[in-house]
Amino acid sequence: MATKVLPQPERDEIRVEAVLQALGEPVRLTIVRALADNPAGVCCGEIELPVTASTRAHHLKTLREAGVISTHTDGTRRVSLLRRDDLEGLYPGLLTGVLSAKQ
Amino acid sequence: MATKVLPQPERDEIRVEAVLQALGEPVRLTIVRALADNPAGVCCGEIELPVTASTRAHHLKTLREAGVISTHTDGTRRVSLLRRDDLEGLYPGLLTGVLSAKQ
DNA sequence: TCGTTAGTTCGACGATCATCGTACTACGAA
DNA sequence: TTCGTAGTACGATGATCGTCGAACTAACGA
Repeated sequence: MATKVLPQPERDEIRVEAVLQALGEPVRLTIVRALADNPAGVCCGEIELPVTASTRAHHLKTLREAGVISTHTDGTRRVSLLRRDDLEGLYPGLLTGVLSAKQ
Repeated sequence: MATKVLPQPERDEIRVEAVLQALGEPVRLTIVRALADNPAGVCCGEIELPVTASTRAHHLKTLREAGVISTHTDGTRRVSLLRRDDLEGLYPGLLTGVLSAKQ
């Protein structure tokens, strides 16, 4: 098995500007919404996005480095999770507010 | 007197991506924090910012067009207000979450 | 071992953005 | 009316960002 967690900021390293900037991009917001609907985690490739694989990888990296998502390997797949607890602990209400927006 | 409200989006025209993008910039976040501390409104020039007047005007326009703030004239001054009710109505918790971030 | 599959990394390119100085407008006071 | 003050509008410029294709890596199965 040997799943491995990709490098990500600790909770106290997360900056609100980076989080907001990460969420303020349509493709990344789509990813976050998909992750919010699947608390068990989602494999990146399963999310339907209007961009190529490399652009998708770029956005996932941006979200991970901002502290919005967490990603671990699972064979050839990479499963991503929304860091709900960390974000809710740091900015209570932010995530639910964003997700409540009717798209 | 004849105060005039500068053009801004209606509540149902506000897009969450624009709001997040507007909030995800350090100077603009400073402005929003200052407005949050002054519910009665703040004259733009009173906020201490590390940028010139023209850059300040640019950021205020961005915030206004995103629907984050409302600005009305008062003589030669322009007083800005945080659109708390609209934002709270659209994205409950978002603003409080952002403002709770220790800067 | 050899493909196949899932995903990343690396430039490159065009678009957007933050910043500035300068010129301009609007209001109030002398 | 003239002057000073508050703020905007207009380019211009350098930096950042989203996007892509191509090359690369890692894991699984035949």
